[in-house]
Amino acid sequence: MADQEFQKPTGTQDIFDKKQRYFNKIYEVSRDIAYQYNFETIETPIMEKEALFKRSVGESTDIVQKEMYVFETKGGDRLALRPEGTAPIVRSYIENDFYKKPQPVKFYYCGPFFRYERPQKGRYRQFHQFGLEVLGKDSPALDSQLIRAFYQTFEELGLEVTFKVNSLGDDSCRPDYKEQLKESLEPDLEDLCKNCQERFENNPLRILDCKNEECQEITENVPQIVDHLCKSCKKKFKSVLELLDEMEIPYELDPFLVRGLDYYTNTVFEIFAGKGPALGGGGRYDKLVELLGGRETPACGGAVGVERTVDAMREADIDVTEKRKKVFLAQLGNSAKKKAFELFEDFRKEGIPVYESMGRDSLKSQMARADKLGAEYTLILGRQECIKGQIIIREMKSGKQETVPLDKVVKKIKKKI
RNA sequence: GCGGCCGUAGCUUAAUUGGUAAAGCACUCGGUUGUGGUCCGAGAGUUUCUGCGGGUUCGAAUCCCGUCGGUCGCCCCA
Repeated sequence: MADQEFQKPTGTQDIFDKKQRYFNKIYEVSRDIAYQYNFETIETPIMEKEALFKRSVGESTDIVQKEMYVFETKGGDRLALRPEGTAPIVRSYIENDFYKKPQPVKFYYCGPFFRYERPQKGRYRQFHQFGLEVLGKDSPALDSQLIRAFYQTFEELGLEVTFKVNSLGDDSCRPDYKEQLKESLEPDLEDLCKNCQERFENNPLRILDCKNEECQEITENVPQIVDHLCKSCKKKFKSVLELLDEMEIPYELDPFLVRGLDYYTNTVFEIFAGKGPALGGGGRYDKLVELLGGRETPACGGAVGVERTVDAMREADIDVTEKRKKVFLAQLGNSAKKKAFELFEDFRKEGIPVYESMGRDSLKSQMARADKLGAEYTLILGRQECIKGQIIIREMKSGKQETVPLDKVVKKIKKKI
C-alpha cells in the first residue's frame, strides 16, 4: 500500500484506463457537437480573482461561502480555483471586447473545476465539466438551441436524457412573485426547516427546491412562478417550450426548479438520465455581464458534469472499448529484431498501431503477451523469414498461419482490420 | 460541517469462541528445438502483507479508544 503521506488529495482522482476512455469519449463528442453548432473552443485560467465568483455566483451561495479554494499569492492577490465555468467566460467576453464581434458569440469549454466538499458518488473536489455559453443575443431560439446542442451530445454518447425546465422571470416580475411566495409561506414559516427559515429572507426561491419533506409539503400548494411571469417573460418561455416541442426534445416543466446560483433569469434547465443526480444544468443570465462591469448583454449557457456522465454511461452499459482489431509483432533473433523495428515504423506510418514486446526474446513469452492483449493477429518474424524476406501472419483465434512477403504485410493487415 | 459502513500481498477476498496470517487472480521463470489460450511445477510479492498509534490480554487481523484514509448518505451541487 502506498504511503498515505503522499496519497492524492481527498476528492481528486487519477484518470486512466477505462475511466480515461470514457473521459476521452465525452470530450471528443462534446467538442464535435459544439463545433457542429458553431461554438468556438475557449480556455480560461484555472484560477481567477476571488471577487469574480463572489460577485457572479453570489455571496450567499454555498459555493462562495464554504466551497471555494481561495488563496493569497505572494503579491497579495486573492485568487480562487474556478468553482464553475460561466463567470470566467463572461469575464473573458468583457475583457476581450467580444461585444465587437458579430453577436451572439458562442463558446465551448471543458476542463477541471474545484469545490471543497465532502466527496461522494458523482462528486469530487476536482471535477470536470464541459459547457456551452451563448452571449450577446436575446432570443428564446438560443435557449432552445442550447438545450438542443446538449441533447445531441448525449444522444451521440448513447444516453437518453430528459430536461427539466422552468422560468425564473426577470426583474419586472420576479420581485412580485417573491413577495407572493413569501406571503403564502408566512403562515407556515415555523414549520420550515432551519435552512429555509433563513432562505425566507435572503433567497425565498430556494425554498422551492428544498429536499426536506416538510418543506416540500408546505411548498406543494404555493403559487408557481410560471403563473406569475410578466408578459414578456411569459412570451419568451412559451417560445422556448414551443421550439423544444418542435425539435421533439423530451422535457418536463418543473415549477420547483430554481438552481443554486444567483445569476439566472428566465429559462433554467437541468439534464437527467434516469434516476440519480442531474448530469448538468444551466439557463439564461441576462444580467450577469452587466453585473461584472460589461455593457448590457443577454446570454445563456449550461454545463455538464463529466464524472456524472461517465456514471450514467456505465449504468446504461455503454461500451467505450476500442473495437479495432489488435495486431502483435513478434520477433526472434537479432536481425529479425532490427527488421521488426523497421516494420513497426511502416505500420505506424500507415496509422496502424502494432503491439510488440521487443524486450522479450523468447517467442513463447511474446505469444503469451499477444494473447493477453487480445491480439487478433500476430506477425512472426523469425530468423528464417528474415533471411527469405517473409513474415508469418497468425490468426490467433483459429491458429491458422500464412507466410507472406515482408513488403506486402502492411497491405495485407490493413485489409484484415 | 454532520452521520453510516469499510481499511488483510498489485487486485479480489479467507482466517471457527481472540490461538502459527492464507487462497485465487495477476506477475516472472520452467515443463529441451521457433508458437499463445488449457494443464502442471517453481519463484516472487514477505527477512513483521492485517492503514497508523495506543489500550485490554499469556496471546489481537479479530475486542476497546484515538487517528488517518476510502466509500456512501445529509447539506449543497456537476
